[in-house]
Amino acid sequence: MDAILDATARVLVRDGYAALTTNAVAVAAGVSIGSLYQYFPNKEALVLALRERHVRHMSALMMREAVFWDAAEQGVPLEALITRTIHVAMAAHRLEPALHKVLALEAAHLEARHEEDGTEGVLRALLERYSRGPDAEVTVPDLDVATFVVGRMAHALIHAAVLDPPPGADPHILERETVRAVMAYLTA
Amino acid sequence: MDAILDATARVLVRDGYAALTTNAVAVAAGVSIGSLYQYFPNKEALVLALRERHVRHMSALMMREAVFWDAAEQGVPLEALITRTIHVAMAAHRLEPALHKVLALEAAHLEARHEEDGTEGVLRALLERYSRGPDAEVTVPDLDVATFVVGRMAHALIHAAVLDPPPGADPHILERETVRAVMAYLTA
DNA sequence: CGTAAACATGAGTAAAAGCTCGCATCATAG
DNA sequence: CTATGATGCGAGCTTTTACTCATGTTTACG
Repeated sequence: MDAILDATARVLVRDGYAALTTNAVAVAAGVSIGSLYQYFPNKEALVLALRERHVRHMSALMMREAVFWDAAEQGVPLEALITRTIHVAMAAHRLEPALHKVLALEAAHLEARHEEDGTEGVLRALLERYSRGPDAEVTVPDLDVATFVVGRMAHALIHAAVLDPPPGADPHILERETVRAVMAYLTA
Repeated sequence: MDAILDATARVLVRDGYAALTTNAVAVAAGVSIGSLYQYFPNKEALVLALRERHVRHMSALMMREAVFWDAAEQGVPLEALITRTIHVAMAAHRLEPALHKVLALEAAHLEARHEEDGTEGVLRALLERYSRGPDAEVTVPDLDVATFVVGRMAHALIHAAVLDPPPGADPHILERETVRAVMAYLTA
């Protein structure tokens, strides 16, 4: 069950989505195709289950490291929060980078978008918090638009910085510049 | 030949990449499969040719509208140039939005990245130009990193604003905010 | 016209891959 | 030990689909 998903991930990373056959997965998992089909009704369900598990793993890691989001209620400066959030998000992307890349690149068309579901809600709430009061740090006019812009921008940069960085670039610098980009937009 | 590529695009948009069969393309084009294989050695070459043509179309539109890039040599302010560039890029994405989306989403794995090839070079040169002199507008430290960041950020926002905007959002506002994001980062 | 080269045709082939199903094996209970 | 249900097995069926090729048709040209 979990072993089958592990095997799916291995084959996916090794051979790509085009070469992912149910038989290959069964062999890689050390079980028969018959057993595979006892747990997953078809190939699509298999890949979907793998993706969901992967998203769960990433979310779990982020949530564990990100209790500090409650700190928004206290007087944590925006920059500290953004810095920490982006750091954690990049760490999550580094969990299984190769798998994440393949899923994003070759399995993106399988059903609904997984990303900005819970994410957008949290982001929106944070922006709201930091744009209120006399000493508001977020100066952007439309919060819905800002949520959209920051969400897309941050995700693209995190994804690219971890999975597709320019050759010879320092990861720390990419991380710092990602933070700079988000901060610059929010406080322009 | 061109009719076959048109048919490929139509089938791709209508049915998605998974349902793209050479026979379906031949039928949609009103030719026989035999004829199709006289012009394209195999299915992959067919899709690749379509993608290249699509990229050429977009590039052509951008280049036609973007002679003003030479204006960087004169005293055009950075913001005007960025505004115009992003406007043109969005227009290019609106040429065949559905096709662009399918190609980006379901045919991304077919061979090399197409985007930031010529683009990154041009972008890098522009940043260099605007970061020199006493009245430099670009204040970013590392130009290589900045090229990377701006390239990814702008592309993600342009792509999202045109092909995947939040429901009920004003395109003009999304465009303006994209410009704001890029400008804020470059002149922070 | 005649010839030949280029182009078009579509039934058929062959290989791949998703999935089934009858049988074997094992675990648990009585 | 036997019965019963759950789980595992994998040869092979079936469908799908990329691609071929022998034949027909059009075009170019002297």
